[in-house]
Amino acid sequence: MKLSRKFYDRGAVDVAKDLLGKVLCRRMRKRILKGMIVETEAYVGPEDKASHSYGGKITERNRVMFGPPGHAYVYQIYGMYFCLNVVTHRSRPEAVLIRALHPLEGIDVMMKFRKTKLKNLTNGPGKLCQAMGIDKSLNGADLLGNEIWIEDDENIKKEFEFVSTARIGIDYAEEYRDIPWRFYIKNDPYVSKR
DNA sequence: CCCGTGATTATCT
DNA sequence: GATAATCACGGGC
Repeated sequence: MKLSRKFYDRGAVDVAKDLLGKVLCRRMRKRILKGMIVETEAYVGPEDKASHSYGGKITERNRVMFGPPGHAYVYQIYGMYFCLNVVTHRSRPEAVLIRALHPLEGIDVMMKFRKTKLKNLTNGPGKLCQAMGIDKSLNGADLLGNEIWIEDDENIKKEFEFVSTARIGIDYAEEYRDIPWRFYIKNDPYVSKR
């Protein structure tokens, strides 16, 4: 079942934890690509120095973060990679970065987009975007639409343990650098780092 | 496995 | 003009 608008309309930390074990889905022509979300990071409101919304200033890049919940915020980084985020909270500029997926369906298609070994297919934010054909054309896409969405799959067991750590790649964020707003499923082989 | 380094360009200052 | 929520690759262990 597709996640509701209400699911996304909460604080980013809660949404980041609850997205673990949910299934990211992407339509590619007649095929549907699916991967279980195994790693996320929360970017929390205008006060978080690691967030693109820090200071509350709207720019062309970050404006989707200031919009309604349940939409995709996709941005380009290091000149050549994309990162997928989920916009949360209706009244605050927050988002959750999807950092890793456990591939489930359409793996043959993903392997065509990313010529690499299975274990390296979706174990990083840029990698999973490449595998699922996610680029800036999906920036602002409604996650309740038919191009990209997230499901709660009843068949997936929810007994996993999760771990929280500091976020990756934000050494510049001063007092926000070490806050444990990264979450991942313990022992899943597709988590980007241990 | 764990480093260190270079790639490459939109965005922000 | 500098930076960046990253990755691939090469060398050493």
